[in-house]
Amino acid sequence: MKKIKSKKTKKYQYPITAADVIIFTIRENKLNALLIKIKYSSFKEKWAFPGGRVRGDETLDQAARRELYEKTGIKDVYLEQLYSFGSIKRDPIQRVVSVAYFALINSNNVKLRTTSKYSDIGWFSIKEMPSLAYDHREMLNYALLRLKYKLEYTNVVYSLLPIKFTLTQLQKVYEIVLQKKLDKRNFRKKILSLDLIKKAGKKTGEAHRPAELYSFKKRKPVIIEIF
Amino acid sequence: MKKIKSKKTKKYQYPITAADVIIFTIRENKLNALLIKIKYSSFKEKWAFPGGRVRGDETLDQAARRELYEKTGIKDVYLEQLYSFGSIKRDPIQRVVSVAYFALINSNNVKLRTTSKYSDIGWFSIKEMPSLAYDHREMLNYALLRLKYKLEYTNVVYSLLPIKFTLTQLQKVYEIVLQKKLDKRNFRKKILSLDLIKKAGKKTGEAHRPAELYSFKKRKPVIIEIF
DNA sequence: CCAAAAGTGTTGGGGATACACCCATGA
DNA sequence: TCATGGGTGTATCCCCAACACTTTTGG
Repeated sequence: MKKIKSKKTKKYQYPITAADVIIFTIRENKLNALLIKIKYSSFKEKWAFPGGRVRGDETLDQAARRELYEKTGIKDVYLEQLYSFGSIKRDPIQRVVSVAYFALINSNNVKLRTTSKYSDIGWFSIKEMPSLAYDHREMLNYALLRLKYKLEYTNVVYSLLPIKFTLTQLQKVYEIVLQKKLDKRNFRKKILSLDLIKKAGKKTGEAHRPAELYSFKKRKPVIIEIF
Repeated sequence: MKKIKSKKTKKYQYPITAADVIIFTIRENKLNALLIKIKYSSFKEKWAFPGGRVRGDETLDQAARRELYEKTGIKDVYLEQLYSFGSIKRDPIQRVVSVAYFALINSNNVKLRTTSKYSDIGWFSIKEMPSLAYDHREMLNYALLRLKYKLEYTNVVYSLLPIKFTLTQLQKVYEIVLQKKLDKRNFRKKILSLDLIKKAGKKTGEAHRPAELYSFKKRKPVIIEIF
């Protein structure tokens, strides 16, 4: 008795819609992402990006922001739709199309929250990710690529930094995300010529020359290089 | 008797998933897109991009390719996922999340087909689009932007051209999509330096010097400029 | 006065831009 | 021979890359 056409037969199940969010932040000079540990389902006890079903009364963006808020308590951050994943067996139990998002946050004052749905939650360095549930490894790779490109032609890096920061800090973030060393003088020349940041005091109290602090003129996404 | 929680109450309807495809081609030196005319639903007699519900046994890409094939008979073309649209009221009748794709085709030998679902089908210049159903105007704007960028850093333009083409033809396509004049000498230098195309004979039979024909070395997507 | 990070200037090369004339063919 | 589009070379400019030393502070 195989392949009976009933509502339970996977083959004929129309997809449901979910939203997953890859939340990036910088911690200890590394790019990190937030993972939750699944308590139920076939991926029990595996790590995954937070996500859930899109409700009838919320848009895709709202669903992603809700996930973000539930896990971090953060509301106003950079959030971008990444890609929609729709392989048939990506969830072996039911047919799920997942709209993936990524967010960039500064995690300094973030207290993580979990719900009874998950057995754990935590930050993981990109370089030391556990094996991930579903196709979340693929999502991550795609997000990392997109993030690199975005940093090259937008100002979204502001989302990863505190309001005030030094040029060295800024350069560090670029180096961490792009995964390459940058020349200090050239980096500064480039950044300052873009007219995106302004001086915001001095950082004192360290055993060396005090650094100039800067802040972004606009903390809204701006595209830098116009074609 | 308002707001009864039943399956018919829109407020509580989980989204269904659809795929829409914006099929681009060049006709008469203009960028065109394929539209179908809706026969049923609230957008009756309005033009829209072809699309439909994603079935349980197909991926998102497959759903998009199916639409493309049903309308044009074409199978192997450049197809790229654009964005997923999920406003709550984008379809006033039911909650639909639509995954938008765009395709680039050469429409020379394409015979359009329609089904009983639609009352008409046809090519429309980007500049002379009728008012579109749903949020399809927004989709189009987004696709146009993406297409411009893609042409700048990939070889996907091959999809819009016949196998053999002249450099002037190639330049025209760029000018049409980017909506700006390009310098002939600089364009040729740039293109030839990229080593993407090879000579493929001469175009004869016209009342002027015969043009060199070229063809792409690889008719597969390649990213040109590496960051 | 020393350690440690901040900050700054100059040069060379390569790619983009701007620009005008000759070439090959069919009619 | 002429009209038509095909095809090419050069000078300039600007941006990027490469590179090393001085400055300011706390300890």
